[in-house]
Order: sequence, then C-alpha cells, then structure tokens
Amino acid sequence: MTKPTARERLAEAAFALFDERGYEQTTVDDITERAGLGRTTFFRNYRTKEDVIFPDHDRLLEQVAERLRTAGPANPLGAISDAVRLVLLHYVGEGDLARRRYALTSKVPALHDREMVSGARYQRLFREFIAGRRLGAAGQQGGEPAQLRAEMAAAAVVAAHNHVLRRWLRGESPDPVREVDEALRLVTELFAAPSGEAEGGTTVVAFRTGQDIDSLIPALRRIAGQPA
Amino acid sequence: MTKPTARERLAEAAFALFDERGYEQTTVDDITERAGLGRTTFFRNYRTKEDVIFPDHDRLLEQVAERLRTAGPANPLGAISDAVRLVLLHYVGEGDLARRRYALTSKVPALHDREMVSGARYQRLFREFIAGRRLGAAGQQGGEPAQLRAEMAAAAVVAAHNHVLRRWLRGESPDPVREVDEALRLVTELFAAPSGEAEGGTTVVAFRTGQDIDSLIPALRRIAGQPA
DNA sequence: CGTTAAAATGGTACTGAGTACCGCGGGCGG
DNA sequence: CCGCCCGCGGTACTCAGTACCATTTTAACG
Repeated sequence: MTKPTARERLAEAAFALFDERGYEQTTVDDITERAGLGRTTFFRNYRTKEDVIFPDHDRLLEQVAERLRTAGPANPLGAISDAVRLVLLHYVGEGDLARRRYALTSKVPALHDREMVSGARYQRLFREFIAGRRLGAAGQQGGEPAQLRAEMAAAAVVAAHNHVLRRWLRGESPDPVREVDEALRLVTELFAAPSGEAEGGTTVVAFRTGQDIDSLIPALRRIAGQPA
Repeated sequence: MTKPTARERLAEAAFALFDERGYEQTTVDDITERAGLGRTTFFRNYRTKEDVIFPDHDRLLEQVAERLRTAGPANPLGAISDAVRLVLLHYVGEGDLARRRYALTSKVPALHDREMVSGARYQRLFREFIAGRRLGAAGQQGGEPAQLRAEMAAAAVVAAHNHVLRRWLRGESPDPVREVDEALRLVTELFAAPSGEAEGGTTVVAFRTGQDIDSLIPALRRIAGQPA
C-alpha cells in the first residue's frame, strides 16, 4: 500500500472524529492533529470545514452542467436523464462514504442546509436547460408561463433524484437506477404535456377515471374543439 | 415620532451600511457603531448577522406550518393556497424592504444560499402536508410512488411561489396574487391527477400532439388495454 | 549523483462571527 | 423609597477562515 495523500489522511481523520464526537464538537485543529498535519494544509485541501464532507460537489455540478451544455438538440430528455444518473451513480459509487455523510447531514442542521443549497444549484442548471429548450412547449419563444413550467419541471427532476437517492441511502432501494428512471418517467408524464397555450394541434389533459375510453371521447372532443 | 427600538435602529444601520459598502465589507461592529449600541445588543436581537436581513423567517415558517396543521380535511388545496398566499403577501407587504433584500441576495452568494435553504424548509412542510393527505392519489395508504408524487408536488408549489415572488420583486408582476393563483392552478392541473398505479379504470397519459383525436384513439386504446 | 526550481507543508499572526459571563443603570411595582 | 428585573454594555474567549513567509520535500535536469 502506497502512502495516502495528505488530503486522504485529513478526510479520514475528519470522518473518524465526526463519528466519535460529532461535527460541531470537532475543530479543524482536532482534525489536523489526528492527521499529523498542519492547519494550513487542511485549508489548502478543503476550502472550509464542510468541504471535507462534500469534497467533489463542485466537480459534480460542473459535470452536470457540461452534460447539459453539450447535449445535442436531439433528445433533451435523454440529457436530463443522463445528468441525473450521473449524480445518482456518483453517490451510489461512494457506497458507505455516502451513507456516513447522510448520517451526518441528518443530524447536523448546518450540513443539512448545505445539502439543500447544493440541490438548489442543480435545480438552477436544469431550469435553465429546460427553459432554454422549452421542453414540451409548443410556443417558440416560451413566454412567462413556459418559464414557470420550466421551474416546476426542474424542481420535479431534482425532487425525483433526491427521493430516490435518499431511499437508497436509507437502504430502501435495491435498484436505485431503475427507480430513478421510473421517477423521471413520472416527471415527463407530468410535464412533457401541453403547454398552457394551445395553438393548433390537440391537447390532452392528464386525468384518471373509472370510465372507459368510449365514454371519455365526447369530453375529449369537447375540450379539443373537435365535435364528432 | 416615538423613539425607535434598539432592534429597529440596528436593522436601519445594517441596511444602510450594506447598501453603502456591501454585506461582506460590513462587520457587526460597524453596524453597532452606527446604531450607537453595543455589540451584545446586536446578538441579543439577531442571532446572526444574516438574521438582520431575514428577521421573521422563522415566524413566517411557523405561520405556514400552523395554517397547514389546522386545515380541516375539507379542501387541502385551499390550505396550500392560503399558506402560499400568506408568504407571498408577507413579502409584498414589506414593499421596498423586500426589494432591498432581493438586491442583496442577488449579489451576495451566502445570502442567496440562505434563501434557498429557507425555500427548502417550506418545501418540507408542504411535502409532509401533501403526503399526509395523499392529495389526488387514489390509493388509500399511499405507497412509495405517492411519496414521490408528494415530494414533486411540494417542489412545484414552492417553485410556483418563488417564481411569482421573484417576478414581483423585479417589478414584472403588477398583480402577484392573481399570478400565484394561476400558478397554483397549474400545479393542481399537473398533480391533482391520477396516481401512477392503475387499479382498474382508465389512465390517460398527458401529451400534446399535432394530430387530431381520431388518429390518437387507437394508441389510447392500446395503452389502456381496450382494443376497439 | 548533485543542483536547483517548484510544489507541498508548516508556523504565525490576523480578522470577524458567535458565545459566555458579569456588571451596571434605569424603570416599575410594592 | 426600596428592591427587583430587564435591557444594555464590556470583556474575554473559541473557532473558522485568510494572508504571509519560512521550511522542507519532491522532482526535474545536467
């Protein structure tokens, strides 16, 4: 075994101490002392104390941004799906580490907050991407309501990811990739729908009913303005 | 005019200095000095420096929680609508103060983050409320997919509020109350729909197309398992 | 193998937020 | 008039994060 880098030793010491005494009860000096390194070295490797726990948030966010940026106009849904899987698989790949982080963020409000902020950053990326493509909207220039739809859709995408991730973190999801695919399918079912503005074509509003299709058709015709 | 309370003088001094030098360039000592008060007094009135800018976040959150808690089972949508309006109207009622805060949060990352966290707290309240009522879900015991739907719906509610609020803050919305009502109507259109689980009956997936209804019917039949 | 430049590490000193504690003064009821 | 309590001020502390410089280690190159 080759000698671990300073960064690794710091992370190891930090997690060990956080587990032993808790996050707030552990000072940066404590960490550097256990790691046998200087305080300066800590802040060179991690910008803040929190960064030890969320080391590659920025890199991951940048990867998502890149994935969305380089997405051809072909299938934007695929790009979103890819991006979400990118993040999910990153955490799943971390395995136990991700679960230890979850245990910490569940107990320490400051860390929980930080995770919420991180989620908001992803949401922003998705919102801009969706608004830029005006996903599922018919109108070319996507007015104000399209912006609102984009914001909601982005929120739903992030909610889908978070939901599945948390289930996996709690050990409730044996196959998170399949689950996130299903969750994203639900998102597109909800949002890849009509824009509020109809301009020609046929708009079908989603609903659920005990009736069969034949009895629904008249209502559909009425809504669409295409009487039998 | 009666003498302003210490709390008010501190807030006034703080905002003045934030406008002049910026948030990070202003220390708490600067604020207390301009207010002619002691440093201790500042932290007695505001737990943190950020709290000067977000004074009644906690109270507002508690009001929302209370509104949702005391909602009869009659119309849960009304409770959500009320709660959202509660928050929106609070900020609108602040008038210029809210806009000054917006100017700050737009420029200072730390303050922007804090606002995101606050949004996440609201989302949590709405999620719990919706999940508890299993809004629009057919199943009685609301399984896992119902949880997911609740999370997405809550995210959409918060997105709707934020969208309208930000429009008003930017001076783009002359009638934010009407807009938020419309935005919430969109949310219910999206979510007061079928649960993902079919259990008898007919599920129609939302979509938009240039085709007319007659050409769609075969596909609908196929999906619903009701061939002509 | 020795020299040297660059990179990593360490130490010191500082700023500023937030906490703990105590002492003071002024209003208010008894 | 007295005591009591509450709001205020001051001091001293902890700890995160920054700036700067000295030192060591590493690696490249002759």
